[in-house]
Amino acid sequence: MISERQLRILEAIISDFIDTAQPVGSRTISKKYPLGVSSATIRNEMADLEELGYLEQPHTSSGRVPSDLGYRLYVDSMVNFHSIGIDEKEIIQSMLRNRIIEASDLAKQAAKLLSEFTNLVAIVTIPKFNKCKLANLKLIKVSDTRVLLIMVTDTGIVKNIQLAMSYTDQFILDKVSDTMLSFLSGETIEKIDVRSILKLKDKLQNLGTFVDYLIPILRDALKSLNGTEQYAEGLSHILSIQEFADSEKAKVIFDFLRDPKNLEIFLDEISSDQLSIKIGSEIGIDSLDACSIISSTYKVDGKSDGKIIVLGPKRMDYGNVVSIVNYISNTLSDVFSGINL
Amino acid sequence: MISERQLRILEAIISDFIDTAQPVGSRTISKKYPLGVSSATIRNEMADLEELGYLEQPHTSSGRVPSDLGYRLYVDSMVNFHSIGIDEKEIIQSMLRNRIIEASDLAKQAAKLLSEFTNLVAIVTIPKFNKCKLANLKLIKVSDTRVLLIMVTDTGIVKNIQLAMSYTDQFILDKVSDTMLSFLSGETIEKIDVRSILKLKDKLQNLGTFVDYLIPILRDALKSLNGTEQYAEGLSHILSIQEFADSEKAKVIFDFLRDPKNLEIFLDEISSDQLSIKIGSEIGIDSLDACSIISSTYKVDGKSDGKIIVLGPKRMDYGNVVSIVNYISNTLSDVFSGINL
DNA sequence: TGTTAGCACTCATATCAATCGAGTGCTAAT
DNA sequence: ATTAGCACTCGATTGATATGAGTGCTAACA
Repeated sequence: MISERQLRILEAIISDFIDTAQPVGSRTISKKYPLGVSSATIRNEMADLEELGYLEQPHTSSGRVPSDLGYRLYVDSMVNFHSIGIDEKEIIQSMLRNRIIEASDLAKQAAKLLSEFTNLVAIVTIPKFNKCKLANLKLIKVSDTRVLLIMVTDTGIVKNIQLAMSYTDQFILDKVSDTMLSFLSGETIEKIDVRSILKLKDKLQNLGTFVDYLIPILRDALKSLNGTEQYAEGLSHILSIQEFADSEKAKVIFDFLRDPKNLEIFLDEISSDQLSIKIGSEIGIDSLDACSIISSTYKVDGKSDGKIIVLGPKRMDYGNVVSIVNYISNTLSDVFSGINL
Repeated sequence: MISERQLRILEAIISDFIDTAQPVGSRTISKKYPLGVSSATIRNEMADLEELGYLEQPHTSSGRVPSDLGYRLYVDSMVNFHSIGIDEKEIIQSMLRNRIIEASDLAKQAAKLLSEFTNLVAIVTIPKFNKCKLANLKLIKVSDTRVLLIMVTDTGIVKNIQLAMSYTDQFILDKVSDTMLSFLSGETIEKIDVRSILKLKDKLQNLGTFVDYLIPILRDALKSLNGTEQYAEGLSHILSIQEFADSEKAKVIFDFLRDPKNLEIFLDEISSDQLSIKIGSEIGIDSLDACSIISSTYKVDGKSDGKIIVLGPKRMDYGNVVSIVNYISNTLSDVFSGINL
C-alpha cells in the first residue's frame, strides 16, 4: 500500500514534471515543496515509488519521470478538478450561443474554444446523423439536373445532399417526399435501407418508372451518411509541445488524426455517459502512446450524443482541461437541445 | 550576361541541391555532371554566378546554395515541364469524375490528389460564391423554427444556409422566394444588398410584416457568404520536409495556413489566367519565405474561377509539380463546367 | 525504527582542443 | 581560357576531460 507521504511526494514530482518537462530529482522536491523531510528521505520514497510502478527512471542517476500508472494515480486521487472562472464561462456562453444554428458550425466553434483554452488539440463530433430519427424530408429541384435532398432529424440537425437527377419535376418530387416521409418519419436514419425505400413503389404505383430511377440514387446518398463528422481544431498546438519538437514525432500524431476513421474506433469505445481520461498506453493506440486524451459526451434532448475530446501530451494540466471539457460539454448539451425549440 | 556554360552549371547545382538539400561544391558538380570542365573552372564560374546573385554561400568554404533569383532563372529557362504520365492521368480522371456533384467535395478531392501526387501541401478553392450570378433561390421550411435558404448559381454551385425563423409558412415562403428570384435572378450575389431586398416590400405589400421580419435575417445570411472557401490537404507533408524538421519552423507555416484569410489576400493577387510560380521572397509573405507556391486557376464555363495552389519548400521538383497542377486544373475546369449540364 | 548526513558512484551533458575534410580563392603553368 | 596545385577557411567530428545532477547505500542519530 502507498502511504500518505508517498502520495504527496508523487504529487510533487508530477506537478514539477508537468511544469518543467525535466526528470525531477529528490533535491528539487525537498527544496521546492514544503514536505518537511530531507532529500535523502525523498530519495528512499522515490525508490519505493519506482518499485511500485508509479515512477520511471530514464537512466540511472537521472531524476524520475511519472509512469502511466503514476499519472493514473495522480488523476484519480490528487488532481483538483476546480470549476472554470466566471470570465471563461462568459466567453464560452457568448461564443456558443451567438446565433449559430448549424450543428457543424457549433461543433467547429466549440472545438475552437476548447483548443484555445487548453492550448491543445480539440475534436468535437456532432451526433451521429445515422442514429437520429428522421423528422422531416424534402426533395427540392434546384436545376434541371439536380435535386436537393433535405433531411431533418428529431434532434433538429439538418442535412442536405445533392442528387444528380435528370428527371426533376417538383410536383412529383413533392409527392415522393411526402410519401416517403409518411412511412419513414420516426425511423432512425440507419434503418432506412433499400427495403424500406421499396415501399415507395407500392404506394406510388403510378410513378413506377420514376421510383425505379430514384431508388439507386437515394441508396447511394444514404450510404454517404455513415461515419461521424469530426471537427478538429488547434492541431498546430502539437508543434509547440516539447514532447513533439521533432517533426517526425509530430507527424505521427498528424497522420493519425488526418483520417477520421482512426479516431472513430476510439470514439465508439469510450463510455457515453461521463468524462473519461485515458493516459498513454491506456488509449490503446500505439501512435498516441505519448498522449493523454480527455473526452466527454454531450446529449441532445437526453438522447443521441456527440463527443468532445482533447488530446495533448501526458504532461498536461489535467485539472484545467477537465474543467473546460466539462463546461463546454454541458454548454453544448444545452445549446444543442435548445436549437430546435 | 550569363553564358550557356554558366547556365548549365547553375542547372546542375540546383538539381543537385533539390536532390540532396546540401550546399553543393565544385567537385561534386564536376564529378556528377558531364560538363567537361574541371572543378577549378566550375569554381570560377560559381564565384561569378554568386556575384550575379544566382547563388549564395552559407559561409566561406561551404558549397553554394541557389538564391531566389537562381531558382527563378532555373524555373524560367531550364525546367522541363513535361506532361504527366498516362497512369496518373487515368487516376485523376477517375477520381474527379466519380459522381461527385458537390463543389466542395470536388475541391477536397482535387486537393487530396494534388497533395498525394506532389507530397506537398495543396489548397483548392471553389469559385467565389459571391461573384457568381444567382440562378435559383428557394426558401424551404424545415421545422417550425427553421428555414433553409437555397441558392443556386449559374455555374451550378448550390449553397444552403439555415435561417432561424419563428414564422414559417411554406406558402408565404414560396411567394417570397419566387418574388425575390424574379428580380434578383442574374444578379451577382455580392450585389444583393439591403437595398435590393427592400424591393420585396414594394412587390409584396400585403406581406409587409413578414418582409420586415425577414430582411435582417437575410442580410446576415448573405453577409456570411463573403470569403473564399478553401480546402487544404496534405498539411502533414510539411513535417517530412527537411527544411521544416524543427517543429517551430513548421508551426510558422501551419499558423499561417490555419486562417484562410491569410491566404486569401495572396490568392486575390495572383493573376487569374495562367499558371504562376512564386519563389520565396517573391511570395511577399514573411512566414513563407522558405517556400515556393505554384498556383493556377480553373474556370467554370469560362467564367468565375477557382484556384489551385501547391505549397512546398523552394527545393521542390518544379517540373513535376507544375505538370500536375496544370493537369488537375484543366480537369477541374472540365468537370466543373460539366456539372450543370 | 524512521530520518538524515555523507559519500562513492553513475552517466548524460558540456567543454575544449585536435583533427578532418569539403570547399574555397588565387596563382602560375599549360 | 583552362586547369593543376596549394594555402586557407571553417563547420563537423572525435575524443578526452570535467561538470554536475542525480542516485543508492551506509552509518550515525533522535
